[in-house]
Amino acid sequence: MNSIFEKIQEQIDRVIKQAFKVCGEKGVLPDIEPGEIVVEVPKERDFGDFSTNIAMQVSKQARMAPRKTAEFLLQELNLEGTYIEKVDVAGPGFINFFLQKDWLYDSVRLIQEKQENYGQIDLGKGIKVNVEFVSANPTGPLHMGNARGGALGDCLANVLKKAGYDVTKEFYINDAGNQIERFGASLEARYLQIILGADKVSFPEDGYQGNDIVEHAQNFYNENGESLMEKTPEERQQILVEYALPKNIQKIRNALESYGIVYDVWFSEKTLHESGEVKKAVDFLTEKGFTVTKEGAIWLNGEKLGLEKDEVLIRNNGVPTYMAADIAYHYNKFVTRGFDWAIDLWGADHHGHVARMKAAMEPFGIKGDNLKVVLFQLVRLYRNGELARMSKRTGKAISLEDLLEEVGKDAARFFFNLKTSGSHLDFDLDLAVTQSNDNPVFYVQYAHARICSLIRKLKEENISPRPVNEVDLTLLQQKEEIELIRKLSEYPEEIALSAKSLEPSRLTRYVMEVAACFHSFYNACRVKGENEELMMARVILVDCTRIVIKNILELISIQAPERM
RNA sequence: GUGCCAGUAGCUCAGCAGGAUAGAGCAACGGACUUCUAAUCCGUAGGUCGGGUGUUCGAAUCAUCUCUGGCACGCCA
Repeated sequence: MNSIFEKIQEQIDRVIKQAFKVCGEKGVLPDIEPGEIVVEVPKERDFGDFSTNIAMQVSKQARMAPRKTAEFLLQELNLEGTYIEKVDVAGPGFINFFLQKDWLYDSVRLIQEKQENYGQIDLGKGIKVNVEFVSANPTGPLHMGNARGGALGDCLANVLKKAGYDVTKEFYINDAGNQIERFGASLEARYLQIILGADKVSFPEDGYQGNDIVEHAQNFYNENGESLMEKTPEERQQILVEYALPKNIQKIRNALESYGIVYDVWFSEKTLHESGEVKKAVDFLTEKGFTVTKEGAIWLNGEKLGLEKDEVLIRNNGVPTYMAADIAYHYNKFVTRGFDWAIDLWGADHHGHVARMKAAMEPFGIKGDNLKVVLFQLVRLYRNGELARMSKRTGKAISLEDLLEEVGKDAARFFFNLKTSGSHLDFDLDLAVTQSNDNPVFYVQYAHARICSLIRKLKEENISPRPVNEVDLTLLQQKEEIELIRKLSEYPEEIALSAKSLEPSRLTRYVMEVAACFHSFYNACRVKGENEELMMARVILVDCTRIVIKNILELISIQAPERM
């Protein structure tokens, strides 16, 4: 058993369905197949611990007012073997359940029993999931979009693992195609400029302007001199790319590592071309009649796949497009490597690509829905209340490394995981470094540090926690204690909801609520100095809070400090 | 022009498989440190859920129209 909440859901489900059956047999209600009984936590405490709207849901089938249906059900509820103490009908027909407090104390016991595995659930049932995120062009440094995608993707992958999915974190290296050509041409131009003079060599119009290109060329020149002058332009570019690209990839890898992201797989696009997988994928589509040839190019047949327009797969110069490679890549994920789901995190500017890719999977017998795309909106940085476009240090666009230097990993990851992916994100650089109550990162970390400090203090006085089964948890009766336990008991459900919606940000908000409940408790209830029985019960509760907060901070991949 | 995303308190945002009196943080105002960390807590105030129409027992949530902002519509990725 992983969750008391789940257990209660099952109890309510069973009891209600049984009541429907009995009512049907007695003829007071028509025979009704109620389907899933949705159990929720009412906003108002007066409405009980849990409630269901099932009487309203079946009002059509029942052919009577929801309140009346609910009344009939109530008469036939068999509450034996459940936590349920009292039930009543309220409002338009809600059935409200009031539980014995045991369920809360059982939650505490469950947390103590599971320790750091509390919150681990089996929603995913081992489904194989590939989560691909960042996948930045290796032609330059990581930008704010990559930073947001990185925080979201990494946290989502962690949450899915916690929810029982078999997760692989993957980075797709775009080391082939057009942008690599441009990368090579840019490097070559910079290299030639060093030797022949900047005014003698024109820089490609669509080249990469960044200073990093100049640095690569300079470094290569320092190490190898003018050796490339005798080569053809193609050879020069190839050698320069082979020189600079691994360095860039390594830099990306390092930046992401200092951002707390470690991938299971770094997948090279180039290998798809070299192994012939791209060609094979396009040929397959052609055989099945999903392509058309026109103007010397091979196009994906949009009409046949229900798309707005055709998309080029093979250019008239014979070079495959990014789309073709992406199809082969996802075929590789689903078929070659056997993932059940592929989850891609893309910047919202790629939204046009979503329908195309999903549709392009179908001819391969892959359900488009198994490709799940999480789009995230762009990031705006603010400093001194104004839009900050440039790094203070470099004067260039702010890179992930600049951000980490300015606000640190913890603040960056926390803030990027605070808002739902679909909403625009305004990142307040000043707030992220404020060491005050304005800063939610510190708010949560402070709760953890307070707990650790408290436990440490007790230890100094040779007071150590007792095993939970030697503690009288029923002494926990005060409002703040109950609210805290209630909040902690929701954790497994929060994991489930985050995983289902592919929206890890709700966990960040949840951990803030946990911290808030703890701070309220801390101000209302003393631990040290209370009579021993009560103290021991509260120590257990405090320790449960520590477990949950630490657990979530690990999912977001930020520190849980023991002192601040 | 077409499509996608967003519009909720002064600000930043939750809520959106329709449900009970629309929430939180910040900012504002008033309180709480001889006691386990005041980086905290308690309280007050703050709203035509962008606007209109529709669907129904019931709409911030669904449909439709409209306004505003962002983005995408390339033999770029």
